[in-house]
Amino acid sequence: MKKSKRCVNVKIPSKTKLKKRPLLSPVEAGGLQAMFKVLANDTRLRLLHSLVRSEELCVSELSKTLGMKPQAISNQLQRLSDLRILVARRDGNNIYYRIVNECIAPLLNLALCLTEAECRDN
Amino acid sequence: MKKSKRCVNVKIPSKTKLKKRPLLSPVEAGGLQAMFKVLANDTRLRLLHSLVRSEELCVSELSKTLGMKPQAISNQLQRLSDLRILVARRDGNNIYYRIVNECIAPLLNLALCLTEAECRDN
DNA sequence: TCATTATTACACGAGCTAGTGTAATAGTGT
DNA sequence: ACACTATTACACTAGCTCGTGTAATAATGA
Repeated sequence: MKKSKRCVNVKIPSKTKLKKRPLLSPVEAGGLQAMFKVLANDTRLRLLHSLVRSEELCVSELSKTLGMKPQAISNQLQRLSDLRILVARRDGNNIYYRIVNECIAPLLNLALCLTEAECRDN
Repeated sequence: MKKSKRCVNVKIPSKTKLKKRPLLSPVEAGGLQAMFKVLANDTRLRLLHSLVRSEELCVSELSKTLGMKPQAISNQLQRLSDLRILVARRDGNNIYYRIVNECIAPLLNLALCLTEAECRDN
């Protein structure tokens, strides 16, 4: 049993809680869905990770970092702002974004651990 | 600070790890994206939760439980099987599905904790 | 005011998603 | 073989997503 090597301290009594819990209502499922939808995109994942690493970055910085057009970056940043994941702050010409939603980092981290632990092969 | 009330034992040193980690490559991000896409859907979330609770269920049972047509359920179950999230087993007329991917339950559980802890309002 | 930079607004379009309806397949019991 | 049930295959479609290109907005400096 060589599982969770680099990802040990994830101490979630996962199945226990989920098992006892009554079936997700469509509404509850909808809430979860919204959360996962945010993370279900290549570009947004990289944006969010950049922001976890650097706390605060502006559109052009992110645009260079990801190698994508500013419009595309702005699109996603705004979507994330609409969902209260990010907040924006203007400083001169630049608009800086940072993460305010505390769900993002833990979920990102856990998912990364799990996928790296060869989630699918064993 | 009344946060993580019912979800205490989630001991992920989230930001620490993500912060040190080099920026996600498009490929890495793609892997994560695939994982989150699975969970980014109302119906699939309820299916998966049903299966976490009951270990093994057939199409018609799930169809009744979710109040959806068998075709719709079968569609999703098959997608989940293609992705190696579920496996199927035939018993007479019925085909029973169960979860084999170990990432699902922890992610579902963490997300549920986080969203219930009023992720967005605090 | 004017030129320049940074960001956003908006319309557009290719591509994917998820359910529907119909038809086919597979197993069961007579 | 036949009727019946459970599930899947397939084609179709409404709706959403995400990047693109063009144009507008906002701040800066001369």
